[in-house]
Amino acid sequence: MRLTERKVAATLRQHGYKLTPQRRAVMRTIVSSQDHLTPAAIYEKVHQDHPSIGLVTIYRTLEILAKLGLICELHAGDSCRSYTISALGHHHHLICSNCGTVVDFPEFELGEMEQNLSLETGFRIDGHLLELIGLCQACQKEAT
Amino acid sequence: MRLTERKVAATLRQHGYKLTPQRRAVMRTIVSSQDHLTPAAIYEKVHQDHPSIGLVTIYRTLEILAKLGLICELHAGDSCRSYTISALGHHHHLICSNCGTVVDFPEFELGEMEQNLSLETGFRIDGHLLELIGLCQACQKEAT
DNA sequence: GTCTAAATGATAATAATTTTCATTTAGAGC
DNA sequence: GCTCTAAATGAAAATTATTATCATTTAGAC
Repeated sequence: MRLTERKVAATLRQHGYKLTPQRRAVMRTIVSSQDHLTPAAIYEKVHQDHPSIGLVTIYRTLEILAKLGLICELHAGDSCRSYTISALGHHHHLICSNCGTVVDFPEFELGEMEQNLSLETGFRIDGHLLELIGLCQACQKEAT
Repeated sequence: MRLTERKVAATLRQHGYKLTPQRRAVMRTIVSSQDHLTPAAIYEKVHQDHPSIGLVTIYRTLEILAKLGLICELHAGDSCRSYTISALGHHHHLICSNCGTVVDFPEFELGEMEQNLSLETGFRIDGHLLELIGLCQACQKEAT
């Protein structure tokens, strides 16, 4: 399920939400960035095209998009909250503990372990977040 | 390296920090709880024994202990920040997306993948955080 | 176009975290 | 044990992040 504007519009409507220019702008900003953006960062970007948009609208929009599963809220590295496009509930990050760089890395198979764990604990497992913490190359050099 | 009071004292001194009753109380609170505690929760607990301690001191102490690697800061579930004893840099959590319950689960081997990834990306990998998100049994029932 | 519920932006309110600064104290040296 | 000093503390203020309120505007059904 690639995330197109059409899909976003459809999902919003399906759930009784309107498709406003502001929401479209927020979504477009998140989709076009492969990064993990904080509400403030999203606000800054969106604000360039829509100078009248308020930070409050950003927060509200993020909440809705996250609830609908179109974007994913996460708490990576230093930033308490950031958002990125939703990719089937799996997230793999490599985070530099010094500069905060976040690098995504490709799928890693956890399915079997998830099944075992689900049996043991009774949890229904919907997704996962695997964060590896370390030092990126640049920060390793800097540290010497 | 089990975390004893002796070890904490030694590590603090090694780095030029003093061992104050407040720091000891914060540390003891975190060690004796197997949970992940927010600064506010730690404050409340510590406050019972040390009514005069300020929230600011909690924040400061947590920052130092985390920097020294004695405790681990994490951003799990809904809470932006919480702390738990440091266990060799590995953390495995099962988080309920509804009620926020966090369950630790035992070691899972990621060593090989970490090595590969380290070669590919140049990161030096120091630890990891694996969070599985789902619904605990109670919340599954509630949802029906 | 008209209409209405939903969305917006401005402002205020609340909560979380950090800074500042005067006072107190841990622990080194005697 | 007593003295001294740098470090730590607590109180209060300042800053930052987030949420609530409310009058105004607007998307989209008809």
